[in-house]
Amino acid sequence: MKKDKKRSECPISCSLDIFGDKWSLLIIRDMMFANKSTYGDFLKSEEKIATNILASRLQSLEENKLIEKLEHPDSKAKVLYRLTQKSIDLLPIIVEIHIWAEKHFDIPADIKAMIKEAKKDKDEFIKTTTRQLKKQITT
Amino acid sequence: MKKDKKRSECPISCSLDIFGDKWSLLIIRDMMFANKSTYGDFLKSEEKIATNILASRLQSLEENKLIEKLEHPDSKAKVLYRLTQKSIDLLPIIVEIHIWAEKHFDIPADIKAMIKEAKKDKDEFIKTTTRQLKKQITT
DNA sequence: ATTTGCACTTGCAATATGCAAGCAAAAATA
DNA sequence: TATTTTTGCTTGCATATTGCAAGTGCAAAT
Repeated sequence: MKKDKKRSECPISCSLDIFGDKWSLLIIRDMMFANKSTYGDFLKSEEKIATNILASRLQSLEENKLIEKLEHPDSKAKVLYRLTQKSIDLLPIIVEIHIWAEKHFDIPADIKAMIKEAKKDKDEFIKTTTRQLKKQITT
Repeated sequence: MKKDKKRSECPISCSLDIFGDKWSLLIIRDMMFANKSTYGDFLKSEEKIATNILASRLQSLEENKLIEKLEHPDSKAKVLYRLTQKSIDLLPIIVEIHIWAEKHFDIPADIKAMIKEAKKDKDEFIKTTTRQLKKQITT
């Protein structure tokens, strides 16, 4: 994997240089909302990422400090991937994508319910969820 | 250009299927904040998109109803691209990306100032900006 | 009548993605 | 202790996407 050079100083462009692809945010989503934390967990996701792509995305996310690679407490064969403050800060973006998608697509009922909750008091939802996610990185 | 099939029903995945690439949101950005509206305008952007990629992205954005292709009032040689309600609805996402980027990167001072304004009263900023963008599509 | 501007298209090389198989270390099982 | 399974990758190869340079066709300006 090559480190892309920044295309410009634009904040949107710089952000897309990091997570502007079809897979990175899905891995973050899995870590945020589905409590996934291992290579095997991510492989099991509905979208069926290829093994080499997963490996390359994990590496790029780590290089960009969106995830950390740690020893798994259960076993040395496993690797534990963990969110960072930087990736937890992506939550507002991810919430807004949900809200946009809910307006313009058909969304499964359970997720729709969660989005409805989030919309009721966006700031509160983000605060609460952020606090929960932070717990995992401060222990 | 092939129409990708949805990878899953997940709202994040569906959204990324549409704008999860390095260029689509930059075109939207140019239309939202730099008043760009023609093929030539987009080519002039700092990030230097290749001509064929620009053509393919414009086609995909049009297929996904994020932009509309119209006759240019000035000349038949030109084409006017215009935002839709669906793409104007992306504004909250784009604002949150700005805010995230401002926290984690060095950003040019002028853009930083705009982000500061947006953060002061996010809802108001989005409302005002949305109203301005809508003006362009209702006339 | 000729040149310029605009919106693309085409050809081709480089890069990224997708799929299937393989592999080493650790853990579980016999 | 020996064998099998699990886990987290890597490798090889086909296909798709991207990037670059050049070219094309129509409209407008000179």
